[in-house]
Amino acid sequence: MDTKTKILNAAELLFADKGFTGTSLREITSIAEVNLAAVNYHFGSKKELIKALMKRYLDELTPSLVKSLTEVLESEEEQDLEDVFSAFVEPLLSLNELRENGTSNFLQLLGHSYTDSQGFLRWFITTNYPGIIDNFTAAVHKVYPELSSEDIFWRLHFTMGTAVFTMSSTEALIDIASNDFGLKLDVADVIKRIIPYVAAGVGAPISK
Amino acid sequence: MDTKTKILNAAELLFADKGFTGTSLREITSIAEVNLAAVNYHFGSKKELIKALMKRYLDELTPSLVKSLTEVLESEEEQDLEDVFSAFVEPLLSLNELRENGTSNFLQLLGHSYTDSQGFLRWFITTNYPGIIDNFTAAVHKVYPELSSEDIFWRLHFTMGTAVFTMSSTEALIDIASNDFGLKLDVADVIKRIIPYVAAGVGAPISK
DNA sequence: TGTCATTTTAAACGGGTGTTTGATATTTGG
DNA sequence: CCAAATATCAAACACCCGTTTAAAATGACA
Repeated sequence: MDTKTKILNAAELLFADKGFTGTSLREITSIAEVNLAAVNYHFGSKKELIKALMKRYLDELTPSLVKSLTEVLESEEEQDLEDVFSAFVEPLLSLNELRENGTSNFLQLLGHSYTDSQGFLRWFITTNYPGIIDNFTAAVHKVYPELSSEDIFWRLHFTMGTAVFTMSSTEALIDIASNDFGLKLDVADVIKRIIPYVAAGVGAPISK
Repeated sequence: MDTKTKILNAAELLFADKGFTGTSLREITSIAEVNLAAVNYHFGSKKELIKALMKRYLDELTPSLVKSLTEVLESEEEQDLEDVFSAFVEPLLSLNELRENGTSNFLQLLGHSYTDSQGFLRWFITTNYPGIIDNFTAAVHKVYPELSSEDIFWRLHFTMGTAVFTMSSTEALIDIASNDFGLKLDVADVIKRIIPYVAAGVGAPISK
């Protein structure tokens, strides 16, 4: 495995777990078993490393997400909101085949992108999201025409919040679920529980 | 105003905005206009300062939240999930009377508690939440008896995720809403949009 | 095989971190 | 009013940070 990949893998593990500001390059290069200077040599800076890390997932996710949402959009069959969200779920879960814990790692990284560093979210959305947002908005509009694009915008972000936040604290939650309810859970279980929730949330009646 | 309060106020501002790891004691003491050593003198350590900051809100919020949920529980009138969540909203919004931007500051701090530092969430929940969780579970169970306490547990956390995450990125979202939709929004607006969403989410039909 | 570009390395750089110290003010209570 | 407790202060401590440097190792190719 080449140095760049070793760095990306170690960075993914640590960033997802401890956030961007909470993880040092020395921890990353130590776990990756490469020299400290390698990060700046191969990526330029810590910030660029973070972007490269997100790009590795987005290059995989964006096309399959757009494709999946387009299918919903162009389908002749009648569809509901659970279908729209299942269109999200499959591409997200397929990240697990790409890399171990791919799905939860990506969602945790996404969460840190929002909360760790100011402005990062803006860059992230404006450079990567417009296509996905438009597709999602169109898909929801198709199955729920009364909902304004403004409402859809907000409910999309509530939904992202639910997913991202839940994944960010998955470990703790699975811990608690195990202690208090004697349940053994994994990411797929959690996602299955989320879908009805967010589908109902997005499909909520419009309050005046 | 005494030194302890000056420190707490400055810390609240900075921690909410930039997270715990992203804020230094020097920034805090500089804005608070107190000596750097004052934090360790009055609080012992940075970690203890964070706990004291959360405690300042929780001591205010927990009793009024328990009271509000108990009222829902003991009410003779018929109630729905929006009533249950309104029971949350009023105590939360009343934090705005306690301190400027109290509501969003607290929710942002809560968000950082989840994502910034490992283990902090566990401490937070186990030492502060059991009463609130029990009350919420009972209140939801009252208006939606078919839902298992397991389902309620998950949907409560999805709901917290929605609220906390949304508040953590409120600035960015309000920015985007302003640019893309020409909307001027504040925290109360956002909360009003969240309620139907989470009420519908918690009230979603049970999937087998 | 020898040259040249690429990659890796150890070491240092300047600066920021939380915390501690010991001296100096300030406030409090007999 | 003065001694004792409390609070503030500048300075230093030891450590960790991201980044840069320049030399050493490795690779590709003629």
